[in-house]
Amino acid sequence: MTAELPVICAALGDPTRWEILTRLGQGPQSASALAKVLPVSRQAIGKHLDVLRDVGLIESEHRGREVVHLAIGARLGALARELDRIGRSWDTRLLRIKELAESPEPDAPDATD
Amino acid sequence: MTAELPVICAALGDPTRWEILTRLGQGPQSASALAKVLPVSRQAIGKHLDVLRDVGLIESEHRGREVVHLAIGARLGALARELDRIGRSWDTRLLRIKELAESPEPDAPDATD
DNA sequence: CGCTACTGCAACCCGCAGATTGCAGTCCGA
DNA sequence: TCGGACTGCAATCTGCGGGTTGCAGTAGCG
Repeated sequence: MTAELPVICAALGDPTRWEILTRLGQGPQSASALAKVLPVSRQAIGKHLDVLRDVGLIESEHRGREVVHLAIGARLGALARELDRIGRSWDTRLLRIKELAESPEPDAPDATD
Repeated sequence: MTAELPVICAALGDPTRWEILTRLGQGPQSASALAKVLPVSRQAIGKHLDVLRDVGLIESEHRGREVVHLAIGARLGALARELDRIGRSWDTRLLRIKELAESPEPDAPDATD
């Protein structure tokens, strides 16, 4: 599960993708509508939408003769929770290490993550 | 500030970088030490460390004759908070739109972003 | 005090991600 | 029914990110 963390982060790592997400966050739009606003072609946007959909950051539905896409805030929230958890574990680790450094007992150092 | 979101996400988007971060999360290490464990060269790790340091995910300090690097959980937490905030704003937006859709007022259909 | 190990910089290579153009299909609306 | 607009697929190009090798410097350890 945590293995897909780099994947979703990579999806968020592209400026154009962020731009698309931001727009979609303000309301559902079609690829063509986005293409009219953003400085890239419709096809490029289509690919970005594929990536975003793959990691669950957006969903798409047919509406009339076009396909509108909407941003899924919940998925971003899930990612946020995961990252926060990991960040806390790092600090905890450091605290434990400091404690160990001061304690005279050299206990099992290996912690399989 | 939010402009650097894609940057830090991109930094987290690389599997090798995650691997490095995970290791550093378990305790400070030098680039050479990491190179002995990871399947990439020391120089490659050095570049990754540069990227991670640039976005504040790690800090480096001289210790003896080597330079040890440590993961900064707080920075990851800050990112998490930011992402969570954005995610919530998306959902809020959608709720507002739904409300508008149900209101009987046929207002301007064009939503100029 | 000398050796060794760690660091930093530079040049180079390769693969892929991001973007483009072109075309064909389809379906809604007038 | 006709036309226009939106969608999806395919081929192609290019820049850059991730990786390697090599070398030189330096300073802590024994």
